[in-house]
Amino acid sequence: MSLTEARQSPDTRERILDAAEALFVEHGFEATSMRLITGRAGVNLAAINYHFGSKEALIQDVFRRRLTWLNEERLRALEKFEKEAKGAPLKAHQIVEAFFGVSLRMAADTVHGGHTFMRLLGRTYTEPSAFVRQFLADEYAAVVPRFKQALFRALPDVPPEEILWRFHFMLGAMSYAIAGTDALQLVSGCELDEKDPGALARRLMPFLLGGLRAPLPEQAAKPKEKRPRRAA
Amino acid sequence: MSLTEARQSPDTRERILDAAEALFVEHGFEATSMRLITGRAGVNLAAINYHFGSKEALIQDVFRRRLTWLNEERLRALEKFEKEAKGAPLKAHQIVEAFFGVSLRMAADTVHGGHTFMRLLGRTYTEPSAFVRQFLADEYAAVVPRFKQALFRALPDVPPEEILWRFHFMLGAMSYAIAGTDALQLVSGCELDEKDPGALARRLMPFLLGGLRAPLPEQAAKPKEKRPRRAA
DNA sequence: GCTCGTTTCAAACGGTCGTTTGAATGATAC
DNA sequence: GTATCATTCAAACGACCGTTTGAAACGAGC
Repeated sequence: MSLTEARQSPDTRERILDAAEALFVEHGFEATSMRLITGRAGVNLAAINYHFGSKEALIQDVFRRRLTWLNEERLRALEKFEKEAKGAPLKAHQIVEAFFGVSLRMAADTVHGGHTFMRLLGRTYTEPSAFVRQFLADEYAAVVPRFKQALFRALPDVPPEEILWRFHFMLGAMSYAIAGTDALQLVSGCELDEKDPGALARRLMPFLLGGLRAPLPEQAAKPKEKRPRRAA
Repeated sequence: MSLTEARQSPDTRERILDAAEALFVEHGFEATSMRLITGRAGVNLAAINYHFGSKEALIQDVFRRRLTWLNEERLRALEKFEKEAKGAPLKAHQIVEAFFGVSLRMAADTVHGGHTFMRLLGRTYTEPSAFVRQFLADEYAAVVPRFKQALFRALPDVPPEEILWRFHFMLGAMSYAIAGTDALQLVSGCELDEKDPGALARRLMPFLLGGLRAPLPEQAAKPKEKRPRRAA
């Protein structure tokens, strides 16, 4: 244990993380008790406090395990496009692809837990708990400014404030599409096609780009412009 | 009390509903204890069980108080357009206006609690709790099919399945824009302009319509069509 | 005055929560 | 073998949960 780098208790930690991730999606943070988690994971109740320290720390580790990689992947995708562009502004669809495409690909992974995690993540954007919000803000601190700046360059005619709003709208559309998959299907009255997870990306990306490039609102932006125009 | 139709205990019920509504937005359902609610409302702990029966029933009444009216208002707006159209299909922007415009107007009301409620509602779409989901499904049962059918008629060239997805995306974009107002602004790094609640509607409506009318995804729909086309 | 139904109140109920404890267990090094 | 360390375990801790209770307070009708 001291000499080898391999984790001791090879399963326990991961089993707890897997069980917690799934249960958080099913019931939310508050309604998921540690006894429920350890019960599903098949480990002792005290194992959570032993391996993670507290329930809050467990929640953060559930996110960290996948979110760090996700955000790195988003940056890698963005930088690949930037390298290809050789200093020229990116296309809007490339930026959207780098941010949301990576997310949607993770959400399409139903075998390694990516789908479960993305549902949890989408739900957590509206999570009221203060420490979760702070944690998410820290995790996104490195990636959001990069994408903001890329969008500002890609859409020089659109007021930056408007771009931020639309980025916000896009995030909401995607999060709901992933997280609310069973909540709103009750409203829609059918299951749509959940079998093919890749279908979501094919359907969502055009919607996002259509919204991002929609005509500007009339009263917003500089008043010198009278008629709405295409944003990009 | 038995003769007059006026409610007894004129404040207590409403004070509890107001306090609960605000606290549910701040902390979520599970994390909001009845002692917290009654404490803020300035009433006795037992008042909730006396007036509502249980915490679950209180949650439902918090929604019913405003949601019933909201959905009726949505239907009224839709029927007004339908009357004007005299049997012709509505325009997509009218349907979007009837559904989302009414919601956004309620969300712009910061003095009578409409804003608070819409934040709560948006958050609750992703609420995992089973009874809340069932309750929402019941409340929306009368209104969703009407809007679905109106959209199908308005966009005859778009596959119905695609319309449902985009309706779902629009709902997500709006809910996040309202509910996540402080959650994601931390990510965005600024407060945007929260002073003017009407600004949200002016910014969101073009985005929604842009998404709804975006070109269709390539592989979706009937395969006889090769190139993507405008949806409306 | 008294009565009766509604509403409020302080106190307690059993249960579950997250966390801690101290002893058992297991594997490695000597 | 013994010593040492990380890990697991059953049991308990105090705190808080939603709910119930029975008495007190209130107000309208007579």
